[in-house]
Amino acid sequence: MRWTQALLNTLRDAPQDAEIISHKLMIRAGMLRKLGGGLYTYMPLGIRALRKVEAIVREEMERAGAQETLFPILQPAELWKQSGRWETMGPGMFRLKDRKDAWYVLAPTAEEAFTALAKNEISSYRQLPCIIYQMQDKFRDEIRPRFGLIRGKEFLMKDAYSFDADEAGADVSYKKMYDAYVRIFKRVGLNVTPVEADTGDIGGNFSHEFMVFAASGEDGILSCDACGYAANQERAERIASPLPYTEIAGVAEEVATPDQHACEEVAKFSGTPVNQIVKSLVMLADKKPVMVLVPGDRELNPLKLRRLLNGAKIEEADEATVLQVAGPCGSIGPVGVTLSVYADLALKGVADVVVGANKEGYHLQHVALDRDATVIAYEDLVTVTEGDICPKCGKPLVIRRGTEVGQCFKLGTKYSEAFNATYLDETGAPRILTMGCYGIGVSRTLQAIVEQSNDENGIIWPAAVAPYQVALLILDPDNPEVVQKAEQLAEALESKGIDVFIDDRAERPGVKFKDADLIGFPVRVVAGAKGFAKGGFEVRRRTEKESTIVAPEVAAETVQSLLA
RNA sequence: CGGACCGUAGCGCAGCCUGGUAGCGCGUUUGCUUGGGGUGCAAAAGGUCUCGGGUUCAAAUCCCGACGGUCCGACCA
Repeated sequence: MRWTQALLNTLRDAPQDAEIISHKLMIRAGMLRKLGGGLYTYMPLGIRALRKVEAIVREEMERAGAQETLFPILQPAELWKQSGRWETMGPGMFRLKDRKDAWYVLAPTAEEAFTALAKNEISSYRQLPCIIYQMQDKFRDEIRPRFGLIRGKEFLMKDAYSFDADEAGADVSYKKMYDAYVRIFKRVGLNVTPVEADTGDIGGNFSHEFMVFAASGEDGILSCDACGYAANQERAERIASPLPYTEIAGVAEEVATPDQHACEEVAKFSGTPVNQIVKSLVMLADKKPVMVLVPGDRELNPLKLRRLLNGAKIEEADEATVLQVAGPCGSIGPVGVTLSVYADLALKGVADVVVGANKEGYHLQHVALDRDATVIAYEDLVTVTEGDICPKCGKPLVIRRGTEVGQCFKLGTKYSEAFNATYLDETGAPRILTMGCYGIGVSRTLQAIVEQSNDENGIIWPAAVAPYQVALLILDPDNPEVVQKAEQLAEALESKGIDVFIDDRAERPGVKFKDADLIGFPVRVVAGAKGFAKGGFEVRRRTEKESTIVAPEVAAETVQSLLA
């Protein structure tokens, strides 16, 4: 491709809505243009890079035995009603009506459609295991689209679904996909870390997320450098360090704490350490109020409460409910309430803590939880933060920011039961299919690569996904000899299957260098009269400072070796 | 959905407070110049100042509303 024929404009300034480096660079390098909030157009260079990522994903899916399909994006609401997600997906799902007033959704994911297909097409154990996938746009009505392709309303996702005879088979499929993911991210040049994750709304009981560490990441990941444990903050566990307040200091007594509500306020007011105050929260578990106690300096992780209460839907109680079952908000505590009370493990055995008195303006001090209240269970219930103790090896955890580029779920039979997707086993008995699902945000992966691989001059594309592998800069486009040699080299490279982008513009050299760096071609070849006077083309990797002179006869091979 | 800010040429911005001929840089076009890390000079094209209403002799500027965007928070396969 020649620049003078390409639809390619680089920008000196990034649009002001681009916040993170990868978004700025992809716009500036002319790969992406914004169509609307969370909606981006791929320019010729951008789509080439995306197609290369896609190709790698396809190859590895096929290698893992998955078969490609393609489902409609526009799906009848009935499918979603059958799984229950028409209700549970909420406003994040685009819904629309056709002219006959029938409801449709723009698929945000495709468990329903795949399961419905499996119900019809899979009828025998002989067909198992079966893994099918598609590469298709997905739609989500994001509250706040941002960061370009990282969080858009429309994005390209590879989604795969496995169907197995039983749990053991599903484990094998899960492992196959997990391994394929590791290979995919390695091949596209992305450093990812698989972390344990919560299963979220999609359901199921086991999950890994593939995270790319980045300062701009929207998720917190706790990891242990000692043993390699890594988990999403939503799910991370810890060994609770017991609090020191285990000596009985007296009977529980009221102290006046006028206008002091938040634990920090009470602590400051009374001169007590914050973690000696117990934070009491009233939550609704399937609409039924329960009380949860955590140390005053910690946050409840509702997902952990949900797990403890067998998957009950957890919501915060409104003020009126709190007043009715305990006391005025900000002054509540577990003493004397008739609610079920659950407490964080760190509170086990505490005998001298401060809790709300269920009376405006008063707290109770010297409270011994087991003496003065009834706690049903002590469990790990707080959101893990940096410095907490690794559940695997006992060393402190560190927290990093990350972006999720892929996820594997074991779904069990949630969807196959909803759709009654069964097969006949060896004995002729119908059995329910066991499922897994596996997603990769392909467009997000593309931008994550840029986020991870750039310098002050621009993008540094890994050769496997670069829109073109080689930039060939003709510095003297008016010099026929230079042009001729450059064209010969371009032909030689293309015959080796190497993509070449020729900068044949009548621009000054500096402009071409800057643009080649910005776009990030892995290898740059300069064709100019000065270079030829020194013996040939000047060749260098994007990551190198100095070029080397290479004779025209061997230039193609040298370039090829640099790309390997 | 709560709080803050913004909307002026393809991109980045000034002008608005104090109403009176719509500007600058980059990019684009033409000519000359230059020719190895975003040359220099000159000329030119390009705008319903987001939209609607109001105030006024007069609105990019003041007021009201809508829409769009950004940031913080909440939320989020």
